[in-house]
Amino acid sequence: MPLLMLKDLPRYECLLEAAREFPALDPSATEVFLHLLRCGDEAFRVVDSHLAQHEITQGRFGVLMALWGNCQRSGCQMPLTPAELADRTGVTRATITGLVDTLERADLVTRTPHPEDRRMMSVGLTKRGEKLLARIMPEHFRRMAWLMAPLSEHDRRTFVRLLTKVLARAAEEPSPAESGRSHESGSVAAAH
Amino acid sequence: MPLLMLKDLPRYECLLEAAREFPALDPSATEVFLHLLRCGDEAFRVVDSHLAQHEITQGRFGVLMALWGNCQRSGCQMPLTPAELADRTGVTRATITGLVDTLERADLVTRTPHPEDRRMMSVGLTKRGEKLLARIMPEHFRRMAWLMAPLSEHDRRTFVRLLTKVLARAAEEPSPAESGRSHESGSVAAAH
DNA sequence: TCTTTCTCGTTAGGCGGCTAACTATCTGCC
DNA sequence: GGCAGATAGTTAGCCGCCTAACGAGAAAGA
Repeated sequence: MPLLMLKDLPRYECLLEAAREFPALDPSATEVFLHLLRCGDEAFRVVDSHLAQHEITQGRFGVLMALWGNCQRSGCQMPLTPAELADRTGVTRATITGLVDTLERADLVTRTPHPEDRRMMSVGLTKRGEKLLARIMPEHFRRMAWLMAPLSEHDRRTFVRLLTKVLARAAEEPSPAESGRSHESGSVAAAH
Repeated sequence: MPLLMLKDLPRYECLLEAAREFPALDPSATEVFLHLLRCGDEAFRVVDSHLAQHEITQGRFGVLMALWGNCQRSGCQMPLTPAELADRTGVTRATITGLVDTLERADLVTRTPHPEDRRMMSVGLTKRGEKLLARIMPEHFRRMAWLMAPLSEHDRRTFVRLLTKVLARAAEEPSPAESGRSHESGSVAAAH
């Protein structure tokens, strides 16, 4: 999931210099932003490289985890519909169709018609899917723990607090900073 | 760039409970990890939704920024080769080919043969590309500043320090936690 | 009852990332 | 000089994600 953000994070002096040209540039905010995106990307890579060893992508893993999490809660196998999976994993229903196709082909999930509503399908973990998850998860968690090992418990609480602040801000407005927007147009498409 | 990480971050009690079943699960580490990925994703979305208004993707923006950054430093138009662009933006050369194709079609960059080495190409910003960047960047920076506004300067320094710690850890090993890995196999492909 | 409207899952098509393989060119060694 | 190997950019093909549109089925209002 390469982000294509500037690979080498710019030094703070460069930001200060650029801020002279662009008054809108807040150096410390930009610095946090770039570090955040880059760090998220690296963290992703750490677990994704492991999942890839099992030929599992992030999308497939999300579906398996959603089914497993659901199974755990209710204590028994409780299948989900594709729409529920889409809701829990945060991708579109169209994407779920593709993911479930792949997982079904690999015999990790089953797709059966829903007994009550003939529009719906019912997606459930197979034994094979459960066993794969059980094999993946210990190392999966181990990698998260390994990555965060340099942080003390106090660091972690602070970190979560800061991340939560930013998350709340991001959720604050559907599209932030409508304020002062006066220039649209000028797009790729505009160059006939 | 939806990550397909569990959309609703699990509550801490759930992590504690899951930790009983999986000894490898470090609750506070997992909590930080999930918040980090989710927050990076949201931050990405905040700026990406703006770039999309100009029909610019993250990939295209990275290429434009790399060319602009290079131009700024040397004070004049200094084109780059696709390989240099790939290096600076962190995607493969193959991807650069596609991105430059699109940008060239939109008259935002030019692609000319390199004068010295006939294997190489020379990619430079057009006037139109420069103008588009000049139009995008103020709002781009404004969004970063807006997102980070809830954080004090002290918060920001702490935030960058924590992110840097994790970044350093991620860079520490090409593939972390080789320790205790004994189970490969068991993959999608294995289910013929 | 029957029509409208909504929801479900799927399909089609696009895009941007990847790897692997290819052609063209340059470089270094005999 | 001439050939082996490295390097540059492109191509082909895969995959996961998206949006838009569709047909089947359910739900609600006349």
